[in-house]
Amino acid sequence: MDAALQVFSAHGFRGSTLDQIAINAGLSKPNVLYYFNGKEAIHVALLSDLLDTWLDPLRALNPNGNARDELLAYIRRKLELARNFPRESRLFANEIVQGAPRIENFLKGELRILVDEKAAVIAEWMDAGQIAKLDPFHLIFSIWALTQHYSDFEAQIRFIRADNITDSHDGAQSFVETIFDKILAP
Amino acid sequence: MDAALQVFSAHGFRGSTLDQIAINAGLSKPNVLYYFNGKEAIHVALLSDLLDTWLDPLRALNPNGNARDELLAYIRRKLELARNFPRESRLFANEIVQGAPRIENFLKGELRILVDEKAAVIAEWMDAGQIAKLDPFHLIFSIWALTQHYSDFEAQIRFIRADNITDSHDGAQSFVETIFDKILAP
DNA sequence: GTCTATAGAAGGATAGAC
DNA sequence: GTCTATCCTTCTATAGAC
Repeated sequence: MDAALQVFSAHGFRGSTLDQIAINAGLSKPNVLYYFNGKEAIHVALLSDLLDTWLDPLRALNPNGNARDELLAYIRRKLELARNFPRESRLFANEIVQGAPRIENFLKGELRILVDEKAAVIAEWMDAGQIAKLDPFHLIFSIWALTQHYSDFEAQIRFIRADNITDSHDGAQSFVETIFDKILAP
Repeated sequence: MDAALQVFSAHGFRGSTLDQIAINAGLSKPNVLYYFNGKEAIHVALLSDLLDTWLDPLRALNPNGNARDELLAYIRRKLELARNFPRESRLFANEIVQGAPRIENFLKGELRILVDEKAAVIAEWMDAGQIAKLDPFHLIFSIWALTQHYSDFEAQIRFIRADNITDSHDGAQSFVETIFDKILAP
């Protein structure tokens, strides 16, 4: 699974080969297929394992907590997830950039329900004047965009800042928290 | 070229086939190869045509202008580019998510020089107190992340908001400008 | 310039020995 | 469980007719 994650996240589904995965896993190609019922099955297994984990940070947003604290904590959880699991983040990014053919049902189902629910919570916080009035959906999208950018587009950041940093996430947490503090201020 | 852009942006380089491109272009496969010297050459031609255009919005940032106005105008140009050329945006996104193997030299060269130059301009604006003091590199990255998100991850936005909107960019301009207005306020 | 036919390599998957 | 050998499909690219 780790070998497959490595390969799929770096080349996308169609760009990856069983050969690469097998070599990466230190196995022969038929031996990989002994454990998984084909290339697609490996990919599905990877995504399935991940989908739930990926929802956790948003799921943990507590409607009864303080709006600003809850949202900043959510942002911190997302940043940590992206930083600790950049390959998983790029596995999703590859899928979505290419039209999300294999996770369409997840996006239209579980994720959508969760986003609708949490957007309503955020809207209430805004109505109550706890945070600035903004489109709650766009606010969620902006959190995703900013937190995942450091993992998904890591190559771009690395090539641009080669001399100055070694980790694309350097300074990201402090920066992202600072700007969302400004954004959310009522 | 348009057929190739369509295919490459939707499937990535390795995920695309000459068959798809040929069918999309209404030509036979050998006829496509009569015009281009191989699959890689088509991809290179597409990227080369695009790289310059992609730098234009940042290049137009005027050091002698008003900081806030210049940055908001830059954001507006980036949003328009992403909205008008989503396939081109995804062509880049595919490349970068997969480690930017074919545009590494562009990122480390032209783009890096331009970003360094404009980051210095932004730093001066900050020192002069025209806008809030932030890391200028992270500020540029955050503009990229937020503007491109609506094109690159369009599928995700569409599946989540299926009933409510038809265009992933709906409300994006007003939202992004609003939050950068808050972010930049000194 | 455009096509059909096909070469040659690579990829997914299976058979069958151990 | 793990391998080698191999089948069959798909893919890039070329040959050569028109």
